Amino acid sequence: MKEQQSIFTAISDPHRRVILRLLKQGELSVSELAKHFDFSGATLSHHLSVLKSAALVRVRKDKQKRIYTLNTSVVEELLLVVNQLFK
Amino acid sequence: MKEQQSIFTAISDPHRRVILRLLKQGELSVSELAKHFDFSGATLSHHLSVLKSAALVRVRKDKQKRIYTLNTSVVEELLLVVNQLFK
DNA sequence: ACATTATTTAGACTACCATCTAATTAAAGT
DNA sequence: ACTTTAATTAGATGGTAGTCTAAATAATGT
Repeated sequence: MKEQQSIFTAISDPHRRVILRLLKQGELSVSELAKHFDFSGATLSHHLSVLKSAALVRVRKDKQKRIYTLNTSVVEELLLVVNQLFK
Repeated sequence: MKEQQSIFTAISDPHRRVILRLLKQGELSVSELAKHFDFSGATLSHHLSVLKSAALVRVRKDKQKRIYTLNTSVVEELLLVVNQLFK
């Protein structure tokens, strides 16, 4: 898997890890996610695009909103990779 | 654990992950590690200091050499944190 | 003492990253 | 049509990270 680096880059930022934890509890729109952060919507959009590039999250449209969800299969893959890093 | 960020930063670099995988197989001196990489000794020293700051590795002296080893307790901690990120 | 080997530290450079504001796209409601 | 809401994209900026060469530190051997 050649995009391994993109996953490690994605989880290296603390704000993105918070996003992942929030999505772990259920899907959220961008504006719902925004309530949890101080930075601008543009920055949030940037973080989401990094997570999307790593395929850690998926997005779908619902009217004007874009709903983000955890991509559990890639998450499982990450857990495997990290475990194999050491075990 | 307040140094969680330093651990994620440490494993975000691919060269440092190679170092960790090498040390997983047994302790190594800096010059032994150097054989596996193209970059300068100064750069290797920098990577080792990042890993050391995150407490992922430990170092001891043996004559002129410095022997690096995996710090398995912090490694276990990392595995736990990553797992809790998603599960 | 001096030279050699092993490693780190200092300082510089480039590239990338997180962030911002402003502009843009897109869908919905009036 | 126009306005509002939702989100992304463009472009700029400051800071940090990875890398290098050169210099410094430290231990060994001659």
